[in-house]
Amino acid sequence: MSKVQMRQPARGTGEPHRGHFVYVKLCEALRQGKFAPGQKLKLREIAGQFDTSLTPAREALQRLVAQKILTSNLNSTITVFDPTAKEFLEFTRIRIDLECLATEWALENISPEQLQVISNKHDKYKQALQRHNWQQVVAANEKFHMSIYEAADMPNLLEIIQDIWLKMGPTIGQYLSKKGFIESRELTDTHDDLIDALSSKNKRAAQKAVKQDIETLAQYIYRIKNMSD
Amino acid sequence: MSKVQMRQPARGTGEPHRGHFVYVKLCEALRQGKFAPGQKLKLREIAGQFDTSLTPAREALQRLVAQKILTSNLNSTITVFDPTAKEFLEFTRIRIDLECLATEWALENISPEQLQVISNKHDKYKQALQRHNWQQVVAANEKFHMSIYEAADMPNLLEIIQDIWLKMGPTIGQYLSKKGFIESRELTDTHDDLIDALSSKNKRAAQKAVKQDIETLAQYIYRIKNMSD
DNA sequence: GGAATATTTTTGTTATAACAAAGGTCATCA
DNA sequence: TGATGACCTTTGTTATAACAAAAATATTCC
Repeated sequence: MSKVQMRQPARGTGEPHRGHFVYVKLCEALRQGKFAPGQKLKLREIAGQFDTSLTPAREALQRLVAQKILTSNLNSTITVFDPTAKEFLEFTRIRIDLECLATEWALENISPEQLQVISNKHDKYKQALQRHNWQQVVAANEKFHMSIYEAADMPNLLEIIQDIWLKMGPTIGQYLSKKGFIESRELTDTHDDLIDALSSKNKRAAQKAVKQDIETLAQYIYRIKNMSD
Repeated sequence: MSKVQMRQPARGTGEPHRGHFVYVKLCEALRQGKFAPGQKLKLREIAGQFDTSLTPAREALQRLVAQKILTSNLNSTITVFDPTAKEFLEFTRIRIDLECLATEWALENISPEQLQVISNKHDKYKQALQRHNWQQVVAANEKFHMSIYEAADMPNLLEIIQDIWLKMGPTIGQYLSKKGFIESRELTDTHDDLIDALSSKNKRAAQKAVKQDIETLAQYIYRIKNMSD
């Protein structure tokens, strides 16, 4: 059977092209923890999965490689970024810096409506926590933090932060799925502290909460990561 | 005349593939200020310039788009990133944060040999300044700063910083080429302050110097940028 | 002459074929 | 059994053709 691929419009009006579509879908999958760190991604598999040719599939992969979300190895294989323990610490340090910066700006600009939105996100996070569904917890946690950083009104900073979250996503997801941590109440408390600090515009306290939130999770993962080495 | 392209090896042993080569060359050109902000880049032109087909040329461009060094517009044209005045300020703020972080780590780890290297880079910078060659000044300035950030031993942070430098490169180059600024002695002084602070391991002073170095240049450009709006 | 329309050219996108390197399979021989 | 080598398969890379949208140019009509 000679399966000939139906040609897609070369450039839909305004619509993103096919390579971008594959890219977005891969990002989603990455965020949902559907890929493990170090996992190999094959060109023809992805092309088949999205019913497209090699060209858009390759574009999407190369784009993720450029963002260092995927890693291009010497033998031309492409794998999901799998940071060493040292790299994990480095990104943790960078995250603290950038997310404290975003928090500082958010705190200065934030409106009561935005604060309410943030509080709602935290409620959703707590609900997911009670359901013991780590995948929902991760998603809700991301939405909570991003809603704060969005309030900073620094779109380029937001992108850099989201980039790093995507890079670390698979690693964090991998370790969070090993139950145990989500029982901890530490993160809920730091979220509460953060909301309080934002509403009282206490910059020092807000940054302290952000730092603690990042470090609590990171230290947990770093411990396991070192053990498995 | 039917010019048939000689096929390149699909995957040289260890050597980077063709798309990567084009990418590196474009980065170089970008760093050397050979592209103006907003300039349009055409696929077939680049492919011809590097004597290759559309595929590797497109890969290189998409890669730069993924890094936001180039901008993909709605009508599918690709242009050199041209930040608004507001974005320029945002990146300036991010740079201060990240480069202060790198400086902090460099200060803690730095060896006397590295300090000597940094000092040499500053000499080269001053020499270029005396020659009134802004292109050399820009290159030497970049090398000076990067030699500090390299001492931080945070390769991923270094990459993020270099990314932002590449993004701002064309804009900075554009305004620096409008003579006048390189006569200023301010930047030379902050470099001296920075070296002193590093050698005496004075963290506060080092970060102050970094901040001033970034802001001095940024405010100059921001002023002109706003004027031309 | 100038605005509206038709035609041509340019340009980005995608499917596909050909290719080279790497990896795996299986037979052969010690 | 275990290593060696020949073969086949898989996989990433690149050149190219076909195509659609956009831009540029020419043409027509008032």
